[in-house]
Amino acid sequence: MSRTRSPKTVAEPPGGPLLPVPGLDYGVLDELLGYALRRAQIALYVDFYRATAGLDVSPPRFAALVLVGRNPGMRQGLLAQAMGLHRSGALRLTDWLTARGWVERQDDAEDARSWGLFLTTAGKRKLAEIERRVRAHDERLMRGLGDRAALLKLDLERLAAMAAANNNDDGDKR
Amino acid sequence: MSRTRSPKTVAEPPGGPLLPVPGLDYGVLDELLGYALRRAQIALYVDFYRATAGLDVSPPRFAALVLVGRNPGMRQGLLAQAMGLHRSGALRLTDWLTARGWVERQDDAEDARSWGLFLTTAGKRKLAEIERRVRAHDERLMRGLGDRAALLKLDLERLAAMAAANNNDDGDKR
DNA sequence: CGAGATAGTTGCGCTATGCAACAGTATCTA
DNA sequence: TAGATACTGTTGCATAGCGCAACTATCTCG
Repeated sequence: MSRTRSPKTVAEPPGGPLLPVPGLDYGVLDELLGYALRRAQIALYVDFYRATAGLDVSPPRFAALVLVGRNPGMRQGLLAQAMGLHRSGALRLTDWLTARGWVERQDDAEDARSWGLFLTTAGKRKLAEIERRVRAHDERLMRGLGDRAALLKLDLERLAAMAAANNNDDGDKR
Repeated sequence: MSRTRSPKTVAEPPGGPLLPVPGLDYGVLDELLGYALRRAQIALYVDFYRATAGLDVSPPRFAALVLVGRNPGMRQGLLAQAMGLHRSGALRLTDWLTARGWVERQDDAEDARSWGLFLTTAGKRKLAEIERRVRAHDERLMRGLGDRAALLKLDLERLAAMAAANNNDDGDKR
C-alpha cells in the first residue's frame, strides 16, 4: 500500500548506501568487529525492507509471525523471551499484529491469566508471502557469499552465544 | 553514574539472554543468515552497553565521536553520509554531543552555510575512555572467536557491500 | 487462607530515525 | 548580473521499537 513517495528532486541519502566515504578516516571503527557487524546489519535491514516493500512488515514483526505460526498457542511471555523483549514489548507487538488481523489471542484453558497466540487465516496467508520474499532476499545474499555463507552464519551464532554469555555472567549474580 | 537499578525481585529478561528457547520452533528464522545477524547484533549491543555503562554512549554516538575526532572540521552532512543518516539525524546527534560539551561547531570559512565539527578537550578525554572500553569489549569477542574472527569480519564487510549494492541498484535508476 | 510468584496491561519516557518544508548561501547559466 | 537551481543546516512532526515501574488478575504452595 501507500506508494505515497513524493517525486523528490534530489537523492536523499538515507535508505541508501552507507558505503564507506572515500577520504574519510574511520579510525577504530574500521578495526572493530562490532562496527562491521553494525554496518552489515544496517545494510541488511535496508535490503529487508526493500524485499518486503508494501507488506508492512519489519524484522521484529516477521520474527513474531514466524514464531506464532510455528508454535500455535504460545503465550505472549514466551514470545517476549524468544525475541529478547520485555513483556510489554511483546504485548505491543502482539497488539499490532492483532489489530492487523494476522494474529489472534485465545483464552488459555490452563491458565486464566494468559492468552494463547494463533495466526488467523489471513495471518497465515500473509506470512507465507512474507516468508517467500524474505527467503529470496536472504538466499540472494547467501549466494553472493558463496561457500562462506554457511561459515559466516555459524560464526555469527557463536558470536551471539558468546556475547549473550557475557551478559549473563552479570545478570546471574543477582 | 546512575547505578539506579532498583533491587528487582524477579529476573527481567531484557538486556539478558536472548538465547534460543529450548523446545520452541523457530522455523525459517534458524535458517536465515539475516536472522543470525540480527541475533548477533542484539547480543552485541547489550554487551556494548555493558562495557560502556555509565559513560552515556551508544553505538551511534560512539561512531560520531570517532569520526569527528579523526576528521576534525568535518561538516554535519558528511557525518550523516558516513553514518548512513539523514541530515536531520546528524543534526540531532551533533546537538546532543554539543550539549554534552564533547563536540563543538565552528564556522566554516569556506562556506557560510556549514559548520565544522571538532571535539572539545573534554570530548577528546571522553572519547579516549570510551574507546578503551569498546576496544576491550571487542577484543574479548574477537579472542573468543579465535582465528575465525578476522574472516568473520571480512565476510561481514563483503555482506554489507553486497546488500548496499542491492539497495543502490534501486536508488540509482531515479 | 495468605504470602509470594506470574501473565498480561498501562502509562511514561527515551533513542533513533525519516520526511517535508523552510531559510540562508552558493553556483551556474542564460 | 539576475534567476533558477542546488546545497547546508534547521525545525516540526511522526514512527518504530524498547525499557521500566506500578497495577490487576490469577496461580501456587505451605
